[in-house]
Amino acid sequence: MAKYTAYNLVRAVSLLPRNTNYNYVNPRTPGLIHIENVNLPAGPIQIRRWNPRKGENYVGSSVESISSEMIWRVANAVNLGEPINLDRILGGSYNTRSVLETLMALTPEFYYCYPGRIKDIDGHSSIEHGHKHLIWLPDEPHEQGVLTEKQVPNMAISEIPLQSVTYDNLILPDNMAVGGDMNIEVVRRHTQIQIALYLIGLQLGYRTWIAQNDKGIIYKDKPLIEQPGIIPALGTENIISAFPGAEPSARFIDCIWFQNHRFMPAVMEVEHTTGVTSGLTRMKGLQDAMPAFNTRYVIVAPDNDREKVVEEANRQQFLSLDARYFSYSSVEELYYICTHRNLHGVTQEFLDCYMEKVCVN
DNA sequence: AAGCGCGCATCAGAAAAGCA
DNA sequence: TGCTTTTCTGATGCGCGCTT
Repeated sequence: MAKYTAYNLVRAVSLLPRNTNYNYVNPRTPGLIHIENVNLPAGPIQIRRWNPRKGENYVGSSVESISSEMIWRVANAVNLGEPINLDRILGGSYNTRSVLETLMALTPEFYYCYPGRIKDIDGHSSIEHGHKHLIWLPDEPHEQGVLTEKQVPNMAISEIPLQSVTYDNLILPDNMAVGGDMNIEVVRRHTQIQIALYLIGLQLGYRTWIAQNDKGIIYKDKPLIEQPGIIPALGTENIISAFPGAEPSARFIDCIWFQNHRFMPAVMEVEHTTGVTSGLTRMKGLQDAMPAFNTRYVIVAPDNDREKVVEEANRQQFLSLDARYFSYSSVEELYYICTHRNLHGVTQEFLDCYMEKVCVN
């Protein structure tokens, strides 16, 4: 399913009529909102607001901004049919959060709703009247520019997060390539995902190859190369050594899982801000060296880069890979299950649930 | 059963703090 | 220094227990 992005949100707001003063979602709020300017593709959005009850008017109001960063934070939290509460997403922050909430609710794909709130006190569970939420229902759009409530009588929100992922401390060696767009925090994120993949593999009973130049990363006070389940040298893997020319190609691939000494469940490239082409090219190099060997070629990338992955993976020269897309959120979901549920007995079909096929052939 | 009023949650927006 | 983000504040109105 396509990921909702700031681009979608800002585009939808840009289509709202500008010649109107809008009310807030909560009818008790007396203020009025006017859209001044919408910057495509991802904001910011400029608005004015004033309170007629205090004698204010359009002319006396000043232009305020809904930042692009704020829009992204909200857009990232949008999932089909799942109510979201902006105060929670934004931690009660941002002055204009109620304005953004209102603008979203005015667009045809968003409804406001009041799902029940699950209350758990000392083991006693009940459902209370809930807070205001927005719900994304793109398949049943309402009238443009009209705040519309969706009745959700059977829906209740558990306010305990379903999952949250924490990472142990990482120390990156000084010699790791840092340059261009790859600032230290970007590299750290890339490495977190790589380590999550390794730990998933460990839980599933796979041995993991980590790219040659990433072996020096310190995890839990030890370099990766010394961690259990990490393959020290590719030459000893008989799957790889059986194919002349495979080893040099495999050496710089971010992450490869090996099962027993007969299977290779996945070859994965983590693509963080760098284009996905380099990863596909590296994997293509490996495939060319061992064309008959059955495995999954997987691009691991942020949720918002899905479109880019689909586009690149479908280019003629990469079609033979039949590449999969493994989103960061899917990695973290699987990592969460692995670390909290002692997951085992995993089948190939189960892995396919997380690694989406993106090629059209 | 209806009315009253205290306490509390919610809400938008002001104020303060952070940041480049 | 000016914009963004976080924290605080005051207004509003509802829930619920108490009184009539």
